[in-house]
Parts: sequence; C-alpha cells; structure tokens
Amino acid sequence: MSDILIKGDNGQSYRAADELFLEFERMIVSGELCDGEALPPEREIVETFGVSRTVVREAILALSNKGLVEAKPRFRPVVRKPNFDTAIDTVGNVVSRLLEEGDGVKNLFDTRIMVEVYLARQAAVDAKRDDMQSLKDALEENEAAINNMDLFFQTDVKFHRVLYAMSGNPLLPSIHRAYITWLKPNWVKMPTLPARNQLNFESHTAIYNAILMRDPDKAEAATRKHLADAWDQINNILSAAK
Amino acid sequence: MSDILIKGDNGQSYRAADELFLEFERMIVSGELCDGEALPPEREIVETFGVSRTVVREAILALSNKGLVEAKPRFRPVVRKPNFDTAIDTVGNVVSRLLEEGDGVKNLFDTRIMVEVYLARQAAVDAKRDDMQSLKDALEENEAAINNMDLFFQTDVKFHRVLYAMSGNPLLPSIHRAYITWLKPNWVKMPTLPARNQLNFESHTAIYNAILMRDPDKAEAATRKHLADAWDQINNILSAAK
DNA sequence: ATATCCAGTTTGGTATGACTAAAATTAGCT
DNA sequence: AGCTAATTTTAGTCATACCAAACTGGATAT
Repeated sequence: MSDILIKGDNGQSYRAADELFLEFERMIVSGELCDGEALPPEREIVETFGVSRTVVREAILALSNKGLVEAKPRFRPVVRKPNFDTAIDTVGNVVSRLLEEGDGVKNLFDTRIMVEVYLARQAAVDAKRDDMQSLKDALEENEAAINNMDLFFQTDVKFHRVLYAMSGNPLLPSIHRAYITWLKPNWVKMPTLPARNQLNFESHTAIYNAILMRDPDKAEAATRKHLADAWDQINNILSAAK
Repeated sequence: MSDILIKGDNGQSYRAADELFLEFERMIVSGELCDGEALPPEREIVETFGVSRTVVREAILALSNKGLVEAKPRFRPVVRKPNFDTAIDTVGNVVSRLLEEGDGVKNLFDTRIMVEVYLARQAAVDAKRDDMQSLKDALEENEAAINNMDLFFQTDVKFHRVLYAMSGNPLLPSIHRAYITWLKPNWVKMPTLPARNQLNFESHTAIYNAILMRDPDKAEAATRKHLADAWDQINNILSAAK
C-alpha cells in the first residue's frame, strides 16, 4: 500500500520495515504484547498492516536482533520484554570479539576490580544484618564445596553475586552477570584444584571479615588481593595460549 | 543452492541468512572488509554466495542491527568495525526505554557515583603529573565558561571525561560516553544558571584539590557531594515531570 | 480416559521475478 | 574543466511459489 517512503523529521526516509519494527517495539514495551506471547503468523501481520511478507520478515528480524523477541528457526517468535540482561545479551557477541583483541580481557577485569572494590568498601560502611547473613551463608556454601570443582565455581560466583546484590541497585546483578558471561570463557580453561579453591575461599573469608569489622580499607585490600590472584590465574592461561 | 537447513552442534537449525551474517561478521572483524568500505551490491552477493536476495537482505539487516554496518536507506551499507561505543549504541534505544520506568535513572546514576568515586580515590592514589595537568586544564576551561551555558556543559563533561581517561583503561571513556548519552536527556531539561555553574565549578575544584593532596577519602567525599548535588537537580526535574 | 500415532493444514525459510524511485554513472553540452 | 541531462544501476517493496518443519485434530491403541 505505502509505495512511497515516508520522510522523517530530519528528511531521512524510513523503510516500511522500520516503521513496522517501531510499531511492534511500542506494543511490546507498552505491554500490549505480553512477555512470552507469540507473535501472530507472518501472513496475518501482512493482512493487518497491509505490507508484504518481505517487510514483515525484516521487521521481525530487527525485533529479534534487538532482543525484543526470541526467534528460533521455524518457530513463532516469542515476545521478550526487554531488561538489562537481554540488552547485555544483544551486544554479547560483539563484545566478546572485542575482548579478544589486545588487552580487552585485562581492561574488562580491571573494571570488575573497580566495581568490587567499591562494593566491598560500601558494604563495610553500610551493610545490613540480613545482607551480612546472606554473605555468611554464601561463604559457608563456598567452604563446603572446596572439594567439588563445579560446585565450588558456582558458590564462588554466588558469593560475589551476593556482594553485588547488597548494593540494593538492581543494575549491579546484571553487571555481575555480564562479567560472568564475558570472563567465564577464560575461567573455565583453568585447572581447578582443591588447593586453589582453599586459597580462594580464604580470600572470600578475608573480605567477609573486613566487611564485618566495618573496615573499608581492609575490605578494599582483601578484594584487591583476591582479584589480583584471580587475574594471575587467568593471565597464566592467556599467556600459555599465545 | 542450500535447500536444506544446516544443523549446528546443538541440533538447532540455522537460517541461511544467519550463516551469511556470520560470514560477513568474520570478514569485518578480521579486517578482510575494511572500516568505511561499502558492501558489494546485493545482487553481487547473491551470485557470490549462491543465495537469494531475501537471504542477503536479511543478513545485511542483521549486520546493521548489530552495528557492524551503517545502512542508510537506499545507500550501500558501509562497514563499521565494532568498538565499545558502537556496542553501546546498539543497545541504546532499549536501555533508554528501560531507564524510563521505575527508578531506572536513579539506579544508573548510582552506578555513575560508584565509578566516579572509585576513579577519584584511585586518582588520589596514583595520578601522574601529566594527568593532573590535563585535569587542571579542564578545570580552568570549566571556570572560564561559567557564564556560557552551552560551553559550561561541555567543559563540565570534559572535566569528568579526563577523570575517566586518567584510569588508563580504554573501557572507561566508553562508559563515560554511555553515561552522558543515557543521562543527558534528563540533564538538558535543567535550567542552567551562572550561580549553578559556579557551584559546580567549585565542586570540581574540591575534587581536583583532594586528588592533588593525595587524599582518597577527601576525593571520595568531594565526588559524592558533587554528584549528590547533580542528582538533586535531576531529581527536581523528574519530580516536576510527574 | 489417556496416550500414541498419523494425515491434513498451517507456517517459516527460501527462491524468483517484477516494478519503482532514488542513487550512481555516463554522455553531452557549454 | 565544470555543469547538466540522460542512462544505468541498485535498494526497497510486492507477489507468487515451493518445501519442509511445526502444528492440529481425529482415529487408534493401551
């Protein structure tokens, strides 16, 4: 129907697929299309909006690329209301490749140090009783898993996740998840030994104790030491790979 | 040609467009296709890879959505080698919408406090002479612009950017850019007065002096005060809007 | 009644050809 | 050489067709 390209404010012409994309984006964000709901069949959308299947498919593809729908081949796309985790996933591949070159991993790891040092200091200043209990629980789970390689990794991650969650800022858990996603590939290559686990557990304990003692400087120092150790391990793997 | 869907490791079938996308992604990342170069015409790609134009167009659209090519309507797509800034841009729209709901802006601003507090402390510990000179220069530019609203905003941003750059971590400037991009919409609504500018400049000066005196705690305190003030201003706008 | 299986239908992925309008290129002119 | 007009190329869109996988509903077996 719309065989002319509609012009935007800036005089730039939009594709029909772009408009359809925006329409669906609006419907998803506004809740008109609920999370988990399947999109209508392509041919139905064709009739509804009076465009060709080409346009419909390109619009759906754009939704898929932006993480607003989950599109497995041959299945109807499922609406995924966006959140920070999906946003991170959409850039995941590109970021992974960027990290591969130069000091990418090191630079990312340094930002992790930045975040965790801040979190540890902050926790030492104003951690609540409930949060300290959660941290203690995580620490104990960590200790109990020292001889179980997979489980130790999980409880290790969880200990840190509790720290991120203690900030009370819902963005931080997403950031934590991003670190795990992007750094894990380098992590899993490491040989895990009970002795290593023991050292890591002790580092966690040092962090916990410093927070408990309300000593920001000590919490920072313990965090830095722990992450410096972790980096050494990662770096050995990276160096060996070259 | 490939009228069967190729199966991946996990048994999931890939679309032909996905494979073509991956092929182009590889060529772009590897430098086989240089930054700024235009993609071949669609019909040429059709011949080269033996697929239909439908597939070619969907692959190009995917590249465009991931920020690997810049595709203005009716122009040949131009290769854009990905970096962290483009990665941020690709999630920009979604993130902007996410920030609109609930305490999104507040939460993002809190992470900015986290980053800048860390940067200020770190600068107080190990800032180099050159970096301190850059910071001083930025501070003086800021002072000179107190009566010029637009210029003050620019120099304000620059002062903070220098702090981010002083970390030596190339990711930090990208993070700074993300903050500016996502927080600016709330910023520009604020009435800017020379009196306000004067206060902000004094806050910058306090941060600079604390770093110069090698006092991390004071640097942190000055940064927190500065950003708390800034948040008050933003919050007034947000509250007024409701 | 529930589970299983099969055939018919629907739907996504792909290919092809056509048309339009804008961009790129060439031809022609000054 | 520089400008303009005619020509060619190309991106955006539409329509149609086909296949294979997913879905659906009813028949059959347990």
